Amino acid sequence: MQFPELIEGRLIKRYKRFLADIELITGEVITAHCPNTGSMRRCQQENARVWVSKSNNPKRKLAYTWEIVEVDKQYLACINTGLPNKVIGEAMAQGEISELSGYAVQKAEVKYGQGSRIDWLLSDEDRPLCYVEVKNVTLLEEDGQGYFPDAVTDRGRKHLYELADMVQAGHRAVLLFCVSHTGIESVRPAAHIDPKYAAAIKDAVAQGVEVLAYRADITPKHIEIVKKLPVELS
DNA sequence: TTGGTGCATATCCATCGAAA
DNA sequence: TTTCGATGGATATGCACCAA
Repeated sequence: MQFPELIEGRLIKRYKRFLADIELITGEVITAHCPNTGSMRRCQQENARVWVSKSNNPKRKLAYTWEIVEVDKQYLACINTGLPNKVIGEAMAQGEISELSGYAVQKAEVKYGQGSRIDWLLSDEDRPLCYVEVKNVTLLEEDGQGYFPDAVTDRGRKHLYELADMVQAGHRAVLLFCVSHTGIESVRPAAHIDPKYAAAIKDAVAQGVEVLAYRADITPKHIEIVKKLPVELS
C-alpha cells in the first residue's frame, strides 16, 4: 500500500503513550499522534529520523500521525499498529500469503470469543473458517532476531487462548506476525519480556494454532509484504 | 514501602438508533 | 432505505489513590 505524502522529521521525545514531539525538516516543532500502545522498545531513540502523515480531519486534536521511524540509522520500522492489518489484508487478497490464499470471503474485525475481535476471518464453502490474528513486530534485539511482544501483554495472551478455542471448535486459527522492521530476519516469542506469553504460544501451537511471520518492505513511499520469515518457538 | 486497582490518554472503526 | 451522529471496543502504560 502507498503512504500518503509523508513529512520527514526528527524525534524529540515520545510521552504520554499517544503523543510524540517531533521537529520537522522545516524546523517546525509539532506534537504528533503516536498510534502504538506498545512500549516501542528500541523504536523511540531520541533524534531518530521519523516520518509523519498529515490529516485534514478537523475533528482530530492532532493533525500529524507518526508512521515510520529509522532504527540504528539503517533500518526502517512502521510504528503505526493500524497499518499491519491493512497490509496483511492486501497481501492476502493478492494471494501473496500462500498459506491463506484462495478463500472466497475475507472479513476484517469480526467479533468472536469473549468480547474480542479477530483481525481477519476467512471463509469458503468447503473449508473450515480461518481466524487470523495479526501482530505487529518491531523489536529487533540482535543479528536480525525479532521478538514479540515488546511489553507484557495479557490481552495478547487472551487472544492466543481464544485462537486455541477456535481450533477446538473445528476451525482453523493462525497467529500471523507482520514484521514491520526491515532489519528482522526471524521471529521468536520474547520470553525475557513476557514469559507467560511465550508459554501461551507454545500451548496454542500444541493445540493446533498455526504461527506465521511475514516481513514488510518499508519506505517513506510504501509498505508491502515481501518475504516469509522463520518463526522459532524453542 | 509495596502491591493492586482504576482512570486517562487519542484515534479508528464497527455498530446501533434516530431522523430524513 | 439511506444517512448521520453517538457510542463503545480495542490498544498498553503512567499515574494517582488506597489498603496492607
